[in-house]
Amino acid sequence: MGDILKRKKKVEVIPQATLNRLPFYLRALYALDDEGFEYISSADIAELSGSYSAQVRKDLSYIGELGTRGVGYNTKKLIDDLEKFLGVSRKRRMVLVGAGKLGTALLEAKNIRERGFEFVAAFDIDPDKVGKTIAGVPVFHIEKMIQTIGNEKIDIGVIAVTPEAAQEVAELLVKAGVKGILNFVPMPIKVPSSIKVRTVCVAAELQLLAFQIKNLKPRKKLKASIYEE
Amino acid sequence: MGDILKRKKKVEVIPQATLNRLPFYLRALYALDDEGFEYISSADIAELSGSYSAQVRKDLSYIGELGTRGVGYNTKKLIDDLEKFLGVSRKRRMVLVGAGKLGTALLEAKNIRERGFEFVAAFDIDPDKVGKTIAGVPVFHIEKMIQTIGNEKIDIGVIAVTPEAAQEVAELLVKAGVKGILNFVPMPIKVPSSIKVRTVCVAAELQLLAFQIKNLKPRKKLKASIYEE
DNA sequence: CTCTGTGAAGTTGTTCACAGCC
DNA sequence: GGCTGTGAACAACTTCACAGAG
Repeated sequence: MGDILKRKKKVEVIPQATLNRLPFYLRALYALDDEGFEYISSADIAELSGSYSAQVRKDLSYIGELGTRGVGYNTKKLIDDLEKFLGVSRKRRMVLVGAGKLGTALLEAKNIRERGFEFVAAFDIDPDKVGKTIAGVPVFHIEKMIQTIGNEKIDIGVIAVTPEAAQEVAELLVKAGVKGILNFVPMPIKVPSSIKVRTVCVAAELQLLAFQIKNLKPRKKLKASIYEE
Repeated sequence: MGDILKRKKKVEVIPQATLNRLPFYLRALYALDDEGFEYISSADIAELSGSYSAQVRKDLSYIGELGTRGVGYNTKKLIDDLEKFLGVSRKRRMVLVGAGKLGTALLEAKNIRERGFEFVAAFDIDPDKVGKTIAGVPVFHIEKMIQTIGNEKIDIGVIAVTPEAAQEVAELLVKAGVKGILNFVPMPIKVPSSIKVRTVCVAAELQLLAFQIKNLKPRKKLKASIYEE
């Protein structure tokens, strides 16, 4: 990057579509590593991530030359490379807002914690919840968010409240200094463009499924779609 | 469609990217309708769905000429058109497998029910859960799935179990006759290509957020990204 | 011969700018 | 004047086919 000698290496930007697939490759790699494979091929990764080999190779090549021709990819090295690239090799500190059923499910989700994402506090307005701990995470009143967080660095805020409260909560999280927001509320929230937001919407997924089901043509052979979405 | 006289209308296929946005437009429309707007513009829909006007118009134009030039879209009519198009105007019957925290959150989610998606049964292996009802939905042992469902038509199966059990559960759901699967397990499941699958993966979303945060360039002005993903 | 890496071709999706209708 | 609808230009992404390295 800062090389004085200009390398041939192109300063290509990585396609968003590629980025979206990388977490799934990483998960496939964890599984392959668990099964004891030292070297794996792009076809192996494809198999376990719902992609296909040429796509996997192309995607990985955006990050660098990570494999060995004629051999494949070293599983542990590739995991390491991908983790570094995605920025998940260090722990990420998160807060949850909205300790309802969904929020609780998130606090307890083992697989989130295993991936290096840690909830350090939860916030709610329900007096029955405030003061308790859920899955070892203390629940505070939402009014105390700023003072509770104080100078602690929080990377990500997770919003699991009612749609009416979502925008207000988002602004509070921005004030508290989070850099990214994971939004489970089916409403777009407005935040400064420096704050990254991703939205998960179950109802939208169901509607898309409904559409795909409605359009099943029982007679015609459907083109097999390998990758969803 | 079945017209003897050939119309000029093109038999265009609707882009997947467009389909993915339609549920968000629909949600925006519900909100605008609630606020009493009889007519709305593409910019209004864009505002509430995190898109922008030209995109909204292009997307809607794939479905048909739904608006009126110089005026906008009739809110109720557009809701109706979109619901019909997506196939969500009739109720969809669903079953849940895995009545853990996440499963329970789904069973209780008001907003899923309001959108016409109804859980008719849940399945688990935990004897403490079997026989109970959660949010009015009876929980059965998973071994009883086929006989419980019997001849009832189920549209969608929702998988919220451990990764190890996911594939087995998916095959069971296929046997039970579901047409689509919503998968909350971060593993690709293999089903016949006639069964539609969508996967929701929180850990993957968090990893993508982590990546976006890592790559924040505090100096440079970031291009405002209107639509995530 | 194996399997990665990658330009180039092909496909899909976005954005623009303005024609068309109210 | 307004706002939709849409071809056409542009951009992003996927797929192919094969060069290149072990």
